[in-house]
Amino acid sequence: IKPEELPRFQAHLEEELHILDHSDEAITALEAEQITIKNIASKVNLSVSTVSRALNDHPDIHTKTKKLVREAASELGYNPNIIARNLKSSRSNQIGVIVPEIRHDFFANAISGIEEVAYQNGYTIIIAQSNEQQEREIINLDSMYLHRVAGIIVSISQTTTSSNHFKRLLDKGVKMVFFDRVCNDLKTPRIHIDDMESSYEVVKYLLGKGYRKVVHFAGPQSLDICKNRQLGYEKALKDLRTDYEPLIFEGGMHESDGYKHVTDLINSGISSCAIFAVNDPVAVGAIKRLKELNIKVPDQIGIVGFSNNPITEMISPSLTTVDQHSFEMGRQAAEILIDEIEGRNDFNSELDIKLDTELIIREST
Amino acid sequence: IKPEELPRFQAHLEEELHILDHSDEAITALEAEQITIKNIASKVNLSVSTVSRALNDHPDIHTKTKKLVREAASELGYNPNIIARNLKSSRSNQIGVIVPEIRHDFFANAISGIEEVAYQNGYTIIIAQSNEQQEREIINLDSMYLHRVAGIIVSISQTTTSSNHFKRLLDKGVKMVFFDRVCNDLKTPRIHIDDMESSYEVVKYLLGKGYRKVVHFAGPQSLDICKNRQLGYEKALKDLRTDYEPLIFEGGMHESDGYKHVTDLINSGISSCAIFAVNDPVAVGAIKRLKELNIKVPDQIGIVGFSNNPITEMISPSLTTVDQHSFEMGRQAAEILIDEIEGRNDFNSELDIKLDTELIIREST
DNA sequence: TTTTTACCTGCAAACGTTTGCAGATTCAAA
DNA sequence: TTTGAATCTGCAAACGTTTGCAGGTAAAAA
Repeated sequence: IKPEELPRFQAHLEEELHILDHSDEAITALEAEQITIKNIASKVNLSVSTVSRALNDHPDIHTKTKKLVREAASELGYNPNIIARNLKSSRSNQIGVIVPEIRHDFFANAISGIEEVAYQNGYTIIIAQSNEQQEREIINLDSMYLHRVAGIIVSISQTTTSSNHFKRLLDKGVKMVFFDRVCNDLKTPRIHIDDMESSYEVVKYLLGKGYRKVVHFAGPQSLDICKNRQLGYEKALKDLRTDYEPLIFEGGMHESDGYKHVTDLINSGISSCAIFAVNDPVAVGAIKRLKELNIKVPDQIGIVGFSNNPITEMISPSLTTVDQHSFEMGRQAAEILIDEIEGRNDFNSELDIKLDTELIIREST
Repeated sequence: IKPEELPRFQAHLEEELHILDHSDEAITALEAEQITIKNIASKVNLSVSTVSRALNDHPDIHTKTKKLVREAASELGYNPNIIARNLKSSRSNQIGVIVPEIRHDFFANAISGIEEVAYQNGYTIIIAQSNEQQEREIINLDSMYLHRVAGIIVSISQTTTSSNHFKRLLDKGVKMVFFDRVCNDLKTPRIHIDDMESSYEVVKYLLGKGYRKVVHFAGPQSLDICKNRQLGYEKALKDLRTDYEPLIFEGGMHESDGYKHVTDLINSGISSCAIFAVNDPVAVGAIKRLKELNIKVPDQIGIVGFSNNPITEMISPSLTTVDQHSFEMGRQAAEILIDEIEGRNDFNSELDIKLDTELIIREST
């Protein structure tokens, strides 16, 4: 049905539903009570076990029998009780996902990728957010364990200082994969970008572009990704430009931080340089302040962000940034986990995938 | 967390998490094999049922016995098998959420709100996206039904033309709440904004601001929200400005649509007006094109978006838009559903909540 | 003819809980 | 002493599946 046909369709919808109402009536009564394999068995005069095997396509069952059973099942409107099945097989087809905040564009995209792969493989995802708090991360983690998820994909919170809660579950045999914000002291597969390498490239690009001074707006050093971005920045400067000391403004990861850093930067007397911000919001905040101060971007001061948020190509000037392939990262994390769950091929818990990043050059440099 | 506010299940969870907390290493070896209530029973020389009741705080059990059992449980590192519990009680504590796309800022925020409330009430959310396809929506819906979720929160896809799949589950007694993109022909609680009223206000504001002509960049009419925004636009013009015919450009909901519409608009000879776009991306696309054409915003042409995406306050000129309180909408949807699930107070399936919107005035008008 | 093979089916025991029912104990009141 | 209530505990049956085992048939091989 095409969208333009919709109004007509909706006009008659009520009628249709009424008709359906009637035809459903007989079944509805039955379906109020859960239809089980037992009902099918008695309907076709077979034992429960035969019906179960027929439905599960067991080789021992005659094709004709299978067909008979399946027809009866669909006639009765049978739905297998997944909970019962899971209880019996003591495993579920749910994958737990724990992220700091769903609403971050990066995580929303990663989740999207995870869901995609999970869906294709017959898994369902259950999601929780830590809101950047270790305590909540622990509770979510344990709750997922209690729900007997098949595996867990996690990106750790900013305030997480210990890995005991992960270790505890790993010891119990829970499959786990980390992405983006990984946990280094655990033997478990991880997928992330090479932050150091990426920011090295950024600085290299900026120097190549002709900026003589490059300053860094860093994030909280408690986060590995921030620390590594800073290290990459420092290494690049050391390698490529020995005559300049690194200049670092450390702060949070929000717009307001970038805004504030620019004020400090200008007050310190620097009026021409390139800024490498730890992430996009910080860069956007910086641009805002630069505009207010009537400083020309990219001529006077160039700026680079990190993450390739949708904002970056919509602001003016559009922002040079680093794409992290968030969707793809989610996809691969899910694939790795599912491989692990299903004990597939050459799975290896030491797996440490570094996804390539992509420098996206726009107007701000 | 205040355990006393939580339903019974959550209370269990807390307890068991506590157990998890202080009992790791000694138990690890044992826990490779699942520890059951049976193990506890034999350890303390009580029957399985007594142990179960003790753990569930049944009034028939002596306080001393309870204490004994709990200590044994924690010593053994017992975790209740939620799957078994769910099978027995034939209900789960999972809430299903189906949205068109997780990565849309609006949905990501709404999900965040849902998760918040779910978490506080001891529920877990499981998420699926329809990718705007009815077929996938149906599959997800059925899958959630099979997983025996306690209830489902859904925002329907753009291509959904029938409501049979929802009706089918409702008839089976599945609790359901719609948000934002609701389904009108079903008797089920819904929460959304009053699109008509909101766009009426937008147009009224634009006329009051002095714009003599207001054009509308409309979305696909198959979506109620788009249709209603258009209706509000038309009604406002009719009520407030009889001398002008409405001028509508119909298209999709992406940046490219706004971009294209502006080209058409200018080609049609109009050089001064206000644009009311069906959503923010369309408005952003429009601004982009207007900038290219060197048309001054807001002096020559004013523009208003819809949704208050984060982009809107970061672009330049920042965009006047309508905030939909997405997080709050998610919160309330979850609250309604949980009320329904737990058969609380004055729940009413005819519930139709219209959340207030907020016109956020920025530089573009 | 007997044996082997392939194919087909059912019984009943799990999986880890919860819970109705009944039996047992204690203590106070009659 | 008996009665009744209050308190405590266990048996066993669910919940809806899956699956090892044993037993059955028919056709093919010996």
